[in-house]
Amino acid sequence: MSGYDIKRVLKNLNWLVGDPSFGSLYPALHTLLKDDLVKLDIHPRQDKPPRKIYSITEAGRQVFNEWIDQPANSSVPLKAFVMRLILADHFSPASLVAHLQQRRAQVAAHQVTLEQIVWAADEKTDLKLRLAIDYGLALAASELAWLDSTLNQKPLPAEVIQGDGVVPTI
Amino acid sequence: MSGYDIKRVLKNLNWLVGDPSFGSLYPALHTLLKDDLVKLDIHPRQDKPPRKIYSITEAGRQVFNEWIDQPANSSVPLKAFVMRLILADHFSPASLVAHLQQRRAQVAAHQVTLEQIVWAADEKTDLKLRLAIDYGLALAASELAWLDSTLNQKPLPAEVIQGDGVVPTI
DNA sequence: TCACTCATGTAATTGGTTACATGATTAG
DNA sequence: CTAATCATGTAACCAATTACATGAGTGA
Repeated sequence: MSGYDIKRVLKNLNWLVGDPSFGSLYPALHTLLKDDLVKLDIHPRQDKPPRKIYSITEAGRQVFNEWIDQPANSSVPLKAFVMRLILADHFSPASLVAHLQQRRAQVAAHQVTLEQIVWAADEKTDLKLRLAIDYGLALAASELAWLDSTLNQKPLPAEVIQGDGVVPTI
Repeated sequence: MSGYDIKRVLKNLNWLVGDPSFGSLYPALHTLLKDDLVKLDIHPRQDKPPRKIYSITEAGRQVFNEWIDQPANSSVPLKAFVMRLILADHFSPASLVAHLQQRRAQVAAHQVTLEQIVWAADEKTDLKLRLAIDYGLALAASELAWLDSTLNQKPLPAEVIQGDGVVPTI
């Protein structure tokens, strides 16, 4: 894709993974290019200015796979999980299920932490804080439910694997 | 509280609102002090170094109230909502319910957006993306459920208002 | 006494946004 | 023809982290 394309896709995914500015996107592409993690092809078009299409190189694919396989530690925010979720099988198909299971373990651990806080809380504990913890527990529970139902959709991995890798503009 | 105390509290609230570094926390306190939004009292202790206790000033209280009452636009991330949730009635009691209702409206709007994406999606839409949207919908639904159940706890506002403002170390 | 926590700060660096700059294409 | 979008970039600025620096108290 071109820088502009990437920006558009990310803008549409804004609610999930955020929307970087051109001021960070273009320099990032230049750095990737310098490091040979992406390559640049100029596609000329009749009556239109040429497009600069970036694509990943073998070296980039390797770095990407390392990133994907890296166990996301629990401090990694939610959006990193979603980003990986979307990209997981683009290059490394089998990792999707592993990724979901990893997330499941982390959310479950987090849930336990919150429950311990609730047990430790007494009537002197600030009520707004209890509210916040309750909120955290509600989100954790629903995320676990989603993860479980997704992981139990048996046909899912096979279907997902045949995706063509084209991220549509939603 | 002292800078160190604030850091500890925030560290414990890490899963909700993040944990700033000392390198940002101390300079921030110095700026607040310079702007007269907080004041500094040195509490000497026997056999121990004195503690630097910061507390909010009238001017700070005013700025804080303006921040709390400011309608959080939808781009404000979740953690800002939770931060406000925890602080909402420390100084401006009535704003808690309004804040929850505001959030409810935003999440509901977001849910509609996602549903429209689902309706627009066909079998050609990338399956991982559908997965991500499904995930977003699950979280939105559970957040709405939590907000509704919290808003419908009639005694809640009265109870919350009598909180003493002391945030315990959880 | 040795490591850890308490406690406060500064400096270098990083990673980002906003604003600036440019220019072609397209839809009303 | 004119405004919006396509398309790419740079420079100034800002906010944050990491690393550095210091020093006292506390528990093993």
